[in-house]
Amino acid sequence: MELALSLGDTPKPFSFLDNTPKISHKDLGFCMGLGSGFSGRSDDKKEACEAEDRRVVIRDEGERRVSSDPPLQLDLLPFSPVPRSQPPSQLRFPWLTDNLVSEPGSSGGPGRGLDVNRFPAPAIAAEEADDGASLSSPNSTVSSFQMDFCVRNGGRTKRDLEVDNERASSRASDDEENGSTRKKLRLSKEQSAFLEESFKEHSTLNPKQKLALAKQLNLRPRQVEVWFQNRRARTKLKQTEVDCEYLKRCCETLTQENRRLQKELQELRALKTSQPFYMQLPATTLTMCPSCERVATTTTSSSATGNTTATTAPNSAALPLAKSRLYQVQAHMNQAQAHQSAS
DNA sequence: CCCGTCTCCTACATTACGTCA
DNA sequence: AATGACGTAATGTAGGAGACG
Repeated sequence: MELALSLGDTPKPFSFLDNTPKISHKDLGFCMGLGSGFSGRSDDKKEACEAEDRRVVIRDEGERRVSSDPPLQLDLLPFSPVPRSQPPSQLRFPWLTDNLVSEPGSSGGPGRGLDVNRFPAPAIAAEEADDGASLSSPNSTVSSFQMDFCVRNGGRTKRDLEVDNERASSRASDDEENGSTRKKLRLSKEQSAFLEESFKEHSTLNPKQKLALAKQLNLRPRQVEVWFQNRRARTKLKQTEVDCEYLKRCCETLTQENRRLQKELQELRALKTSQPFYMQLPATTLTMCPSCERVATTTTSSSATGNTTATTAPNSAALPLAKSRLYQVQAHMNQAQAHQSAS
């Protein structure tokens, strides 16, 4: 079975331009296509529904802990467009690479060492139970997976990591002992980075993914959930700021344009008063060709020859630039009026 | 088919904690 | 060492959606 992970269009630069201000997995263009075994339900929301469905079955039937679905072996296809700072092999997502590594209790691989915020096993188990995920069977798709942080650690030494881990562990255990209601544990850089990477893949998690991430990072599923909630909120806030900035610039541009047009209008009025002959011209109707958007004048004069209608070019001798500008301005106004009446 | 209830998930607002200048 | 600002983990609440009786 293959999991096709495709990131669609990049998020719209200005979310207010469409009518979907909410940031959703759909906005981010996330879509999962399962090669076989599933039909119809293809996105992660539906996947979540399936997981939920299974949980319901488990709750209701007790003994039937293993769902009818075959064990999933999901592979991340290599065409993921998200740029990575490292090859995929270094950054594996647990729900995509099941059954590839040993259980956390076993002798860990080279990357073993992420033990931040570790909770006693019973606590984790209880947490998982609370989250309604009874997916811990050997066939579960949520088998543990250890992340390889060797590359990610950058310049930090092994000792640094150990210190981090000790600090976090002691804090966690202190909190456990104190039974304090609120415990805030700062996530390690590695944990944050990993969560960030998975957030790039999709901004929402289904229960399976949440559990896998939690296990992977030695966090409680609730913590992973909260992190994604807060991350979505931050993303939205940032987008709002960007939108706001864009609107500001639009406003400034329009204000400038308005000032410029006002100034032009003033100049034209001044010109009009200083050149009274201009007023003696026959009545002129300005029309604009809708296709080519060119302004044409229709002069109506009641001369001795009777009513004549002729399309004329601007009197270039007497009214050079000013008149043509007037046409432009008037055409603009006509256009605006037409637009206004149309809407 | 409709309705009420339950469960889960999410957005959102807020609080509280950790870090840093 | 004390303090305020800031970032963010954690909490509480309301509302929507789906399942179920």
